[in-house]
Amino acid sequence: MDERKRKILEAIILDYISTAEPVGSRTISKKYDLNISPATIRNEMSDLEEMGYIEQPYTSAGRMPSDSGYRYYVDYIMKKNKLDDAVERLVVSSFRGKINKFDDAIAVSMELIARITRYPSLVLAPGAEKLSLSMIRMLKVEDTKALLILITENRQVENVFIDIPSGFLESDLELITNVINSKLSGKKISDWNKTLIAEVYHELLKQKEILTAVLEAIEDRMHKNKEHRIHLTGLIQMLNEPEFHDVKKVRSILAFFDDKKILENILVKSLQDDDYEVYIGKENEQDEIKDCSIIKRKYNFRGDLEGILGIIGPKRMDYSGTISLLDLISDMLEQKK
Amino acid sequence: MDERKRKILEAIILDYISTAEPVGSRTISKKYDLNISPATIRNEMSDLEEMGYIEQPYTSAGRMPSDSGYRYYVDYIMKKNKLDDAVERLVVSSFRGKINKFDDAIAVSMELIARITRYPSLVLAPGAEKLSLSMIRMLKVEDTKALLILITENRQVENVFIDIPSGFLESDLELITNVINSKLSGKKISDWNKTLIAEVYHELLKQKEILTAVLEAIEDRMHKNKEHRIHLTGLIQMLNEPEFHDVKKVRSILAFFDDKKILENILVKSLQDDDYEVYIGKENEQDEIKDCSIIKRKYNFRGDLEGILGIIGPKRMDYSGTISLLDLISDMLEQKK
DNA sequence: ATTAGCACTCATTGCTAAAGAGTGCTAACA
DNA sequence: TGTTAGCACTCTTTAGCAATGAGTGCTAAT
Repeated sequence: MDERKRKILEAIILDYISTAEPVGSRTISKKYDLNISPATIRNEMSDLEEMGYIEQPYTSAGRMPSDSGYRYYVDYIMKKNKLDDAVERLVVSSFRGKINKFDDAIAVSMELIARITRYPSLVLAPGAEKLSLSMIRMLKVEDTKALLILITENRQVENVFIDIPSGFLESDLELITNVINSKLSGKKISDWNKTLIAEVYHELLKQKEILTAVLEAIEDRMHKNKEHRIHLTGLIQMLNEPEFHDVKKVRSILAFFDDKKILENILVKSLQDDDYEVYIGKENEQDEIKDCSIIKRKYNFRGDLEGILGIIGPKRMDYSGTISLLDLISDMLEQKK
Repeated sequence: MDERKRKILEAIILDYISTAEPVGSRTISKKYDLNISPATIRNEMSDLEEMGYIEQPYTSAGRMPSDSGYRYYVDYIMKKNKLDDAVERLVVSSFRGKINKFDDAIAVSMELIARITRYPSLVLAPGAEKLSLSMIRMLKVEDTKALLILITENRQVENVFIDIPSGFLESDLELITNVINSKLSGKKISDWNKTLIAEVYHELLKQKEILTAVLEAIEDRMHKNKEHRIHLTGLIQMLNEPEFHDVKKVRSILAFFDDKKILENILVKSLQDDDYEVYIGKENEQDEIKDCSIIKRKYNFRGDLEGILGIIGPKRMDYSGTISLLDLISDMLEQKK
């Protein structure tokens, strides 16, 4: 694989990315000034095809990149080029001042990714079991109803109504919350153990029933949260891509996106050492997206909460630009601000 | 319009609903035993066409119902037939025991409608502006952050973080909430007026800034709530219908469904006297759904909160069955339980 | 090693003919 | 007078076929 072959492969990929049409030797010779004739390019292409990096839909059509062609491109040819200034400014300004809590950050990120890349964007938020409970409070709302308020470390808030005995006082509630706050807050829910729980019960012998209800509500909420960790937008714009001009494909892909569980599994298989990972075509496990590519990018919200950004698009996607964008957004999320 | 014409129109509509193909005279004569020959049916069809109830896509094709054909069918021919027993049991059992709060009811209804009709289902929950604020509370979370908790009449809870000056005490917060609770709670947000607000400000001269923040947050949340009143599921299964075998249409309809504002407007135009309303094809205002039909059905959750169920499907939909289903679900929602 | 030239391949486009579904009209019938 | 059989006519759909054109692969010349 010499330099010229690399250049030609790059040209084929770039052209195919922008046109979605098989690329011919003449096109490359004219559009990309490599100063070689179509005939020479044809010879090189023949080699590239033998190596498995490009393929023809049928004899005597142009060439298009194969999965391994894209893979080679991503691994060895593509360089991370700087993001367009306008895009960078848009991203930076979108984050400025608008981020009060984690959910805001997620919302802004998703919106940006979907708008700029025009591909569906996924965001995996850190699971609740990794979150600590920051504090709880309880408010008496009616005679037999109290509102339990959970605030997590990353300032997510959850509300649950709890039944309380008639005549229960606001001060009784306070007693309960005080104990729970002192014993359990600041700890990850996965670290709660029997001893800890027993201590809480011990201190609140009289309120056993309501305490059980409260603890159950907390666990329930924290786990429910776990299920809702995946966010998704930008599905429709994907339909503009020529690869989705067939309704069958559209249906299959939309059905695929409807299954949040699968999406979560895809993202959750977490990155090892690298910041990002690219899965091209058949490298994906799921049949429905065997001709899509996925880019995953780690982020650490304010240096603390770890999650994953993801994009699913056609194989023919702008890998370099997309990765740069994810890098930038990941940076923005990291900033302590 | 004599009885026979009615029968023929009905046959045409039923056949077209199930096949999506223009219906010929021979088909009707054979499949529906009206005991008349194709030739006679042709004569009648000719009349029906003149009256505007059916139309031909081109000369010498079969007939298909026109919008006014469907309209005539819905108004004068169709009878509400009893729901399939299995369906009825499914609905009733789906509601049993699972409904703790309004949101549960909505979720179950949507899921049922989408699953049974296979059309996209919409639910409009009662709007916040019709809701009264039941109470607010504020909790100090950090030195400069407080959590504002809004509880509405129907026990929806909203949380907003508010910036507070450093050193602000829990008791200061209490003062504010007390005033707001006494002046504003129990009133619909649409009834807030200048005098009322002025009174609140008067009592809390010293806390002007934070009060403004709190009031703004309340209004913002109540209005945001208004925007989120619409629920939607079952989009994908719609793609199975032959009328959506064209990607352009799919895109336009999906984009349409993405705009919750428009959907809300459609549903919010509320029903006058009747329990339900049917909009057929061009009767809809929005171009994108000029060849869809909408069925809207009023409901009163536990006799109290009024909202609307809606279904959007192809004009070629099972009007009678769908209406029966919506009736049943509306009944289930109404039950005090 | 590169390139010009040329025959060859195969999808796409346009055209025409045949098939088929269904109508509308006319004339016969009860 | 209403109903029906028969038949010509219309218009879409389908298949087949030739022309077009983009692009290749090979060969021979540079």
